[in-house]
Amino acid sequence: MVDTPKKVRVRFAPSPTGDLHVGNIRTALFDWAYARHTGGTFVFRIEDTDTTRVTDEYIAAAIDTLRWLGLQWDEGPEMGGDYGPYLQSQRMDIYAFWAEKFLDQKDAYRCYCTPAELEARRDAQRAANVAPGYDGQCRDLTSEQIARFEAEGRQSVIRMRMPDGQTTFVDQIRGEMSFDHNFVPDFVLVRGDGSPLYTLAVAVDDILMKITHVLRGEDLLSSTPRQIRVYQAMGVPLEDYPTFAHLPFVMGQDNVKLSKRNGEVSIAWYREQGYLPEAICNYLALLGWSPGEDREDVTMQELTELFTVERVHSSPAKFDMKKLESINGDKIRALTIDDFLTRSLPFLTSANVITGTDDEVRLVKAALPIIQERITKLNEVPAMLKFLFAKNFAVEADSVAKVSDPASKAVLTRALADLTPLTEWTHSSIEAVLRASLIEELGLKPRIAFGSVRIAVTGSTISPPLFESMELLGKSTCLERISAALAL
RNA sequence: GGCCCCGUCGUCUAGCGGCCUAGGACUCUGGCUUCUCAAGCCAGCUACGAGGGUUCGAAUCCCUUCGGGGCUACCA
Repeated sequence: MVDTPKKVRVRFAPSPTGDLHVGNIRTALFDWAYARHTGGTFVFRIEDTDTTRVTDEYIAAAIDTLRWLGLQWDEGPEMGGDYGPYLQSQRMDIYAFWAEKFLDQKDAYRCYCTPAELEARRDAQRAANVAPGYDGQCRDLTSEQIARFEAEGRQSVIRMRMPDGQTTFVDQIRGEMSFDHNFVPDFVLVRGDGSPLYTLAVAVDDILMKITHVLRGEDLLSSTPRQIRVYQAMGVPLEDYPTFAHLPFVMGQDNVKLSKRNGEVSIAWYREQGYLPEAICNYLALLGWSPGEDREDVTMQELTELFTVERVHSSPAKFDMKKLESINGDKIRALTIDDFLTRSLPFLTSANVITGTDDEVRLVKAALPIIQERITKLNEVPAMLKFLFAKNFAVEADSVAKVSDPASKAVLTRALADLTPLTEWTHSSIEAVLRASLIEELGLKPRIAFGSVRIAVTGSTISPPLFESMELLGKSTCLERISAALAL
């Protein structure tokens, strides 16, 4: 029997309590890739039920980051869709409705225990070596008890009743999972102030938004029985439960789940450093997944073709900046010059190397080919090209001594003399002249001779290829700089 | 403490009972090339956490153990 597969609907549902970080993005990437691979729908939902921690700026940043990475969603903020709104803060009435319904059905109950009381009882449980968790005090309150609590002015939370037994489900990555309810205490759905908690909101939204697959971090694995409990209370038929797949963690250098405390985690930071979105995605795709067959280099398109949950690992991966850098370098080298130019310009202007005039842009474009294989991050472009634009050019402090010794002066004097009459100013004609005079006639080692010229012309011992650089700089500027170096 | 997840080079991984004296990539080391720096090419170092089984045969299956991590909130 062939059953018509339901159209896949995957969601990425972050709670933006800060900038989206590496771990979040890895999850988003897998969500996106899975949706694209299956021809399904990628839903983006903001979990902002904790209003004390989620801010509008973070939400805006999250949207921006996802766009920048090219993880375009089909439904979500700024996009709409048939199952909106996609901000949980705009769905409060929905959660209130279900919480009330659960109360009516006796699946949930009001709990009048204060935080302090709960805390004290949990401590006692720990001391007695009993599994800590809600002890069920308010599970079966009489109407007199309720009346008394209300009269005292106590606030109440709405707590889900966890029946005896166990919850079993199949995780696509980890296989069959089974949780005994003895270790899943009654949990809070609605706070004392009436606002819903994650546990209520995720479950309700995943069902209402017809989510078929939940790919999320492993930290949520043990909360799955609670979500399933909510599905049951909602009266959702088994076949409409989403399929779960819990992704392994991305760890920091100290082997702890990556967080702000260890290493750079904010994607915004990587963007500022000049990492390419496709490099970040390619690298992150390799954390917990691999296309197999010794393959590592994948484009976004290939990722959507190759990605399957079956190939996702169950073990955590450590984030390695070195490897990211290496991939970033590869991706930069793979850029077309026009693309490379578009992406480099913002770095050059914000570093005040250029203002953005047409002439400047033309020169940058001409120079990019000679630096493309020399950088690993876009933020290195300004330093590489600044010698072409420096209004008040000056030889770097550490290099002054090297050009001012007699041997160097001799080289520069000769170079200046032989370059001055040169009519055709190309890298090959410049090289021909300099080789003939400095290497052959003066008998100098190329690294010595060209080193002096390099410092004089580019101001540094390290630069793009010398002759190409000189061609780009232009004859008059080169001669001026050599003369100036002679005066040092 | 309890519940749960995980365990191949330093790191990411290939491997799903014989093709493995364990392959690739990053890192590191040495070399080649060379106008600097890169890039590129070549070579090298380094791993199946441990102990028991099952089997003719185990990195691959089972058990134990050790190690790492997560959860244990009116956070998500």
